[in-house]
Amino acid sequence: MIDLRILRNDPELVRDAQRRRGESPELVDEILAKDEARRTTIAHFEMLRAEQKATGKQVARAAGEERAQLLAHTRELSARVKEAEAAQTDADGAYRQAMKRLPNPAAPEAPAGGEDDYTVIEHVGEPRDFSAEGFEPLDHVELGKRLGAIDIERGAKVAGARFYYLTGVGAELEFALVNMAMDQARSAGFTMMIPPALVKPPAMEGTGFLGQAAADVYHLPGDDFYLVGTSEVALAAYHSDEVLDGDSLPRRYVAFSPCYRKEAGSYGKDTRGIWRVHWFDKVEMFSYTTLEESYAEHERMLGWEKQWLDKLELAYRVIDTAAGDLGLSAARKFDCEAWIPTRSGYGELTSTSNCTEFQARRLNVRGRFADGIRPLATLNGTLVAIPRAIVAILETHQQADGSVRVPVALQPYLHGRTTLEPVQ
RNA sequence: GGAGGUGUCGCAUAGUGGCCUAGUGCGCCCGCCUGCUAAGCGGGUUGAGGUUAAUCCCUCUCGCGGGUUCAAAUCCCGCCACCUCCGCCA
Repeated sequence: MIDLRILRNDPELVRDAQRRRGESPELVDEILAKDEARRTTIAHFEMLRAEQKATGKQVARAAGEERAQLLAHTRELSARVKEAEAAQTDADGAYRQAMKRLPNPAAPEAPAGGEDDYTVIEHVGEPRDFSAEGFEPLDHVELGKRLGAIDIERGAKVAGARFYYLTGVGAELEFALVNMAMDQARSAGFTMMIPPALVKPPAMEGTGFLGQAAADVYHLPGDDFYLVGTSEVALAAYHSDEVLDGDSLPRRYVAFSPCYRKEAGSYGKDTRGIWRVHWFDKVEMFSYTTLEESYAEHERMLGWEKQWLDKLELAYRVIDTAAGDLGLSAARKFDCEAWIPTRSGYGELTSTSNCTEFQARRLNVRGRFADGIRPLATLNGTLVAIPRAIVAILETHQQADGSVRVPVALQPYLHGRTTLEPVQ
């Protein structure tokens, strides 16, 4: 949700923002009309209600004939107040519903256009040249099988397509990566969290996942719970309906949680292996700060993600996501894409979004400052999404004999192991 | 899952249909007084919205949502959270 005043004062700015996302500018005018209608009904209700209250006080003091007359009047007023209140509730609901559909305007720096209109900000590291080394790289499915790390067949048997087991050294890798990520975040000042992965509708709605993204979300209709697609949901809702002391900002949390995604509309895409799956575990960073500080915080988030990828000794590039690919909540998003040898291309490993005040307004997260109370800004960033990290590590650091070299920084988390060896 | 209890301003509490424009104490903020501090004295102190150039003013807000009534913190119904106990369970 954006600031209504921006819409009222400069609607063309928001219409233009819609165009840059490739979305309809007409929504802006729909919202303005509904806001106008809403305010009219409010004024009408409040006028009647004030009269009702004033008359009620006279009733209490009056007696006899005067009292009877007042009662007759106020009885009739009472019905009109009820009507006016219902009209106000309806108009307000209609306005809110329209407002909820409006995405966060993209930052001016974000490139206009859709998924393919990103700009590349930088490249870090050189993709490994396997032909120069004289061998054909295996993909993570084959490597995972040989190492006894990934069992996709049994994942499909038990849970269906896009499920897997991490076994043996694969499971060890997950714990190693999680611990290493947590250590990094904690030393950067983040508070560790284990949040719920099942949330009620307002948390999902507030983070912006019930709009177009709803098709990608698992819902438990019996209890009206949602399975989170990212711990961002539980972390953003953590301070909902709260007023935080401005001096306590930024508040930085790092969470470990499972993530569930239906991956609707991705049939036939990335079907092999564990690159795109219905469930995975993730370590996610989250910050609450001020709007003014959010831009610098976004850069810091990106910095921590790059630091992480550097420690995994991966080659990657950073892209500035185009407006149309931002999702409802983000004003700007940077993705870090690692080179994946058997994809012969870059694939998204981490992603960081600045949601400015958008989520905070929906979830009612505010800060108290010297000059008053204002909505905060929220930011999120991946540290490690386990399956994709495993894919990148196995494929990038594989050796001709089918073993995998362990990046130096990760070795202490794997009991000093320098390589992962095939099981047979 | 079952039974009972509780839910009022930052905290603690008062408030059993109109006197509530929600009182009082503590805390906090501003001022006075004062060698300093404390005490004392005076004032202020929920949030959201409408209106406005801004103030004034008005409406909503006593866990949430309905209802009864001319009128609800107060009466009725439903829900939620917490506490106690029983059952079940990792």
